[in-house]
Parts: sequence; structure tokens; C-alpha cells
Amino acid sequence: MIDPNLLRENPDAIKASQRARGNDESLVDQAVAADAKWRKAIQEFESLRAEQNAAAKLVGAASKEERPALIAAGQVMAEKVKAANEIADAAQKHLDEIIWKIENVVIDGVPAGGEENFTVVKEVGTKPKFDFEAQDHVALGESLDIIDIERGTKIAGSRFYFLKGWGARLELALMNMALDYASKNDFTALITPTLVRPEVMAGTGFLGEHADEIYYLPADDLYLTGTSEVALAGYHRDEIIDLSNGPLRYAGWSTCYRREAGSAGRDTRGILRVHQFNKLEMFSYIDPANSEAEHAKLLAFQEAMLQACELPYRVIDTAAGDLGSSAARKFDAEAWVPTQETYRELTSTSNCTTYQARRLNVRFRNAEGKTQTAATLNGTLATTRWLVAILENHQQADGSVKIPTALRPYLGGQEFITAPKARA
RNA sequence: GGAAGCGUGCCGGAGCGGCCGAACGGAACAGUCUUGAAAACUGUCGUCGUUAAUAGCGACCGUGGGUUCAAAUCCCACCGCUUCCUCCA
Repeated sequence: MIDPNLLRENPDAIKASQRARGNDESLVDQAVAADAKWRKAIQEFESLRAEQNAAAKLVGAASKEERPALIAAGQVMAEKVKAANEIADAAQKHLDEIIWKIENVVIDGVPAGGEENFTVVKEVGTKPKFDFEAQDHVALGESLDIIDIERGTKIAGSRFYFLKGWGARLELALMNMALDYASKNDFTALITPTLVRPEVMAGTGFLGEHADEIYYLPADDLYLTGTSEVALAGYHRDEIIDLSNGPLRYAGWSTCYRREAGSAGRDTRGILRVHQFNKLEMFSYIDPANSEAEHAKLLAFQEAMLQACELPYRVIDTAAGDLGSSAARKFDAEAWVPTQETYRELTSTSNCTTYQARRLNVRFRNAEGKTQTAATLNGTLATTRWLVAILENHQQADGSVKIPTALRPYLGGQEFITAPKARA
């Protein structure tokens, strides 16, 4: 939810943001009008209520003879208060409806426009040149016997897979390396629930336009989370957190579930786009004044991980129209996928400023001792999808895959993944 | 799954339908005392909204409804927690 004070003080800033996103600008004027209407209604209700409260007190103090008249007057008063209350409630509901539709105000510098209007911030690393026919991760996974898509599909349907042997170990190694790295950088590890209640799902903003992306269990009225961000954002819901010693940082590990309803036929090959994967997610609660610096930090952590995996990548600044409703700015890091000859998203980091925290009612005490809405940021530190880039970029002429040096300690020192010897 | 009990402020814990935003205790913060600290004493001490306002006023005692002139207190539903039994990785 946007800051109502900004709506009153600088509606033009919100309009500019709506324009950059390609959203409806007129919502802002509607919201301003609805806000004025609500304030008028709430004032009327409150003054009537004050009258009623005063009158009700008199009844208690009155003598037996005086009471009936006072109670009769009170009944009339109660009707008026009820009516005023209904008007105020309706005005507030109307205002809420409009204000919820307004997405977070984008940060200056975010490119305007849609998905294709991103700007490339940087390109890092050297794309591999193979003097042999490069295999994609599916072929590698099969020949090395580390990804079993056929059997995944057999037991759970399309977009499911088994990670096997070194494949399974590689994923755990990646997660562990990421967790180590995060822990060294002030993030507290959290293993989160992956089933949450409707109000948490709605509160984190995932039940909006992406509702059909989410698995739902009607028998229990629970949702399967598509990212631990849901639990991490809900973690401090309705709390006044202590940021006096700096930001609160969490590294949430969870399995993620996505229906991929809108992407039928897209990326059907391999494990690039699947219904179930694992992810280590960074999440920061911070004073909004420092949110942009924190955002840069999260991005730097992601880059450090990509570099540790020796992957060529680029960073893009996502265009306003391609941001989620909560994000004020988003950077994606995309790794080079040789067989696709293109960059594919491996990480994403969003600065949600106070938008998400306001909805979740997460506040902190500022230097003056007053409560203030916190800012939240999130960013991927590792996911199953990284295996695609690791396998493809580090494949060798003999069909084996070289394990990045930084990952080896998590794999018992193993240097290469080689095809298993044929069984007798 | 069966049975009982409970949900009040940072924590513990009172609360008769009007005098309750809420006793009391602890914690925290500020001050006095002290070379300093502890102890003791004094004071401050919930959140949100409205408003120019740290003035007033309004809302909030798990959540949502209801009864009443008036609800933390009565009624209903929901959610959660605890204990016991059953089951179980």
C-alpha cells in the first residue's frame, strides 16, 4: 500500500510513477477525492460519537426520575451515530479499494515502459567457447545420470524431475554455500513454512494478479508458497521491530511451488521452469532511508555468488511496467546459457520500500522514538535453476562437468562430475 | 480425531454492563543519591486515526458480528493457544 501522506502531499509523484508503469493515472485523482470524502465522513462520525459518549455518561449519573428521558434521547442519538458510522465505513472501503490498486511508486532512474525496456547495468565474465558440440543441461543430466526428468514426469507430471546422485548433491552444495555466505554477511538462517493461510498469502500481495500461479489446498484452506518471501515478509507482521542495531536480515530456505499456469508451452524442456524447486532467499527489514544502499548490497551478494560459481552473467534494471506491484525497483541477474545463446534469469532482487511493510504493518522506532513503517527488500541467493547454468557453462569435451572451485568443499572435494561407469 | 480450559498493554496479572485505555507487579527510559555502579526513591511509560497541534476528540482488551442509551465485561461465530487421551515422523 502506498503512503497516504504522499497521496495528500505529492499526488503528482504517484501519477508520474503510474505513467512509467503504464498504469491508470486517474486512480490518483480518484484516491485523493475518496480520501477527502473519507476524512469528512470520519470527522462527522467522531463528533457525533463524542456527543453520544457524553450523553451516555449522564445516564449513569442521573437519578431514577431523570433516566427515562435521557435514555430516550440516547436511543435517537444511537441511530444517528450508527448512520454516520455506516457512511464513514463505506467511505473508507471505497478509499481502500482505490488505494490498493495503486502500485508502489517507482524509484527515480527506473526505466519506463514494459518488459523489453530494461536497461543493462553490466555484463560480467567470459562466455565459454566450446570446440565441441555443446550439450544442453537435459542431455548432460541424462548422460551423467544426475537429472531424471522422465521419471519425474512419470510420478508427478510435466515440469517435475528427480535430482540424482551428483545432481542432488550439487543442489545441496549450492544451497549450503549460499547459506554460509549469507550467514557470514549478517543474515539469520530461517527454514520457513511452505503452507500458509489465505490472509498471509493475501497480505504479502501474492493473491492478486498472480493468484492462478499458486497451488491451493481446499480441504485445509492453505496455500503452497511459491517463495519463502511469503513467510519472511509475514514473519514480523504487526510488530514494531528493533532496528536500532541495524537492519534485520534473514536467509530463508524453502521448497517453492508454482503452477506455471500462464506459461504453458514455455521452457518445457529441462528444469528451467518447474513446478517445484528449492531457493535460498535473502530478506531485509530496514530504515527506508537506507533501502537503496541495501538494495545495492543484496545485488552485490548475488553477484558474488554468481562469480563463485564462475558463471558469465549480466545485470538488468527492470522497467517500471515489469515490476511487481510491491517493487519500487528490481534488478535481475541473468546467467549465460550457452545452448540457448541467451541470458536467463537466475536471481532477482526487489526494493519494496515501505509498500509491502505498510500492508503487513511492520514498523520500527526511529531516532526520535516515533514509529515508522520499515522498508523491505528481497533477493535470490541460489535456486535449483542455477544447475542449468552451472552444468552448461562448465561442460567439458569429454562430456563431464567441471565443478566450480568454490563449490568443491561442499562436495567432498570432487572436481568433476563424470558419467557413471556402465553397470555389469 | 475425542475432552477440558484459556486468549487484556513490552512481560506477568486484576477487572462489578456506566466512575476502564484499563488496578497492581516486573521490565524499560529519565532523574535524585553515589567517585562509579547496584540498591533505594521520584517521574515517564501502548498503538492507530483525525487535527496546524506532543490541545481536544475518536477507535482499539484474539478476530468478526449481535444485544444495549452505554460492552474488556452479556450473546453468537470464527481463529489461536494450553493440558489430558488417541495417533505419529
